[in-house]
Amino acid sequence: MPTPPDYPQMLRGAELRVTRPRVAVLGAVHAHPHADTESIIGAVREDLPEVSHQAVYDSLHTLAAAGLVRRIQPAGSVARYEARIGDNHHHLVCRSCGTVADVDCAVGAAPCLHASDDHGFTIDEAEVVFWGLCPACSPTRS
Amino acid sequence: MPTPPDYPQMLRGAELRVTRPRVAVLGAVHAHPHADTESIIGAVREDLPEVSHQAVYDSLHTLAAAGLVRRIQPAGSVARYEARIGDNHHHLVCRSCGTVADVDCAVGAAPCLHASDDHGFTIDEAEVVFWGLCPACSPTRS
DNA sequence: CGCTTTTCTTGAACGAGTCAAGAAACGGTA
DNA sequence: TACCGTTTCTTGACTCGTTCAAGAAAAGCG
Repeated sequence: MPTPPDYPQMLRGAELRVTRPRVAVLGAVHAHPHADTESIIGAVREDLPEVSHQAVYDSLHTLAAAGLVRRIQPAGSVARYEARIGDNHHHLVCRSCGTVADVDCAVGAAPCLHASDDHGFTIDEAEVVFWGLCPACSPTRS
Repeated sequence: MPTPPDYPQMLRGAELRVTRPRVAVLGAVHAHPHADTESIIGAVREDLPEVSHQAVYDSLHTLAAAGLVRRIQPAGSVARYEARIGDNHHHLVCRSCGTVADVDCAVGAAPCLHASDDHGFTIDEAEVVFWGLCPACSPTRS
């Protein structure tokens, strides 16, 4: 079994100052994958009841910039965050309720990572979003 | 050479009422691919100076629901619209300036359209976004 | 322990998009 | 062509996720 994540050490490894809000935010993102900012604020306040929403916004931006969390924002949704990073996975998004689920990359390592014509762009990431209806929102047909 | 698009006829074909705002919005989306709502409002007002922003919002929603235009919204961007639909193409987005370019699907018809594990979702679309820097924003290295 | 820099608190502000009520326009029918 | 019911547009207020800004607190170095 893997060792539980050492959030302060992860912050130091990214050359970030270790602050109580950042540790709590990092923990909340690990505990609640795909949570939006408001949910993360709620989770963080279970540990630190006094944190400001701005501290959470700042921490999320900092952690995302450092690569410790990933920010995703499906069209029509608020920002969501996840701690699973660097493994090239993609997302399923429910058009009805907005639920997000992870999917491993379909064709292995880096399938759709090459555009047929890059128009001179320097591409660093390919994001794949599968749109549909989750089991709870699918019309049950008998 | 293809015949120029007959916007009123396209609206009727989708069983939508033909109104001057809708025709102008449809034309603006065709003329300005990937334009955001504000740009579309500006373009529409060249023909109809008095249209309200709400009429443009409503028209865009209606046209998108009817499948005559497609709404795209890369993370961190406002909503953008395009008239190229039904051909399974994807997008290049510049992280710096937000420019959007079209790319044909890399592996032909429907490459990444199948998730490795659909988690019970009913998937109807796979959206691929390539992130990077456009030629204008790329650091020129000599 | 004290100092400098970064981060957090507080509170206001921004802006894309939505909501709601009444006026106008579409298009089927007489 | 005129009428009528329904849809759409105008007007203006409003929501809410997110950002901005100034000063207070705290991280981490010497």
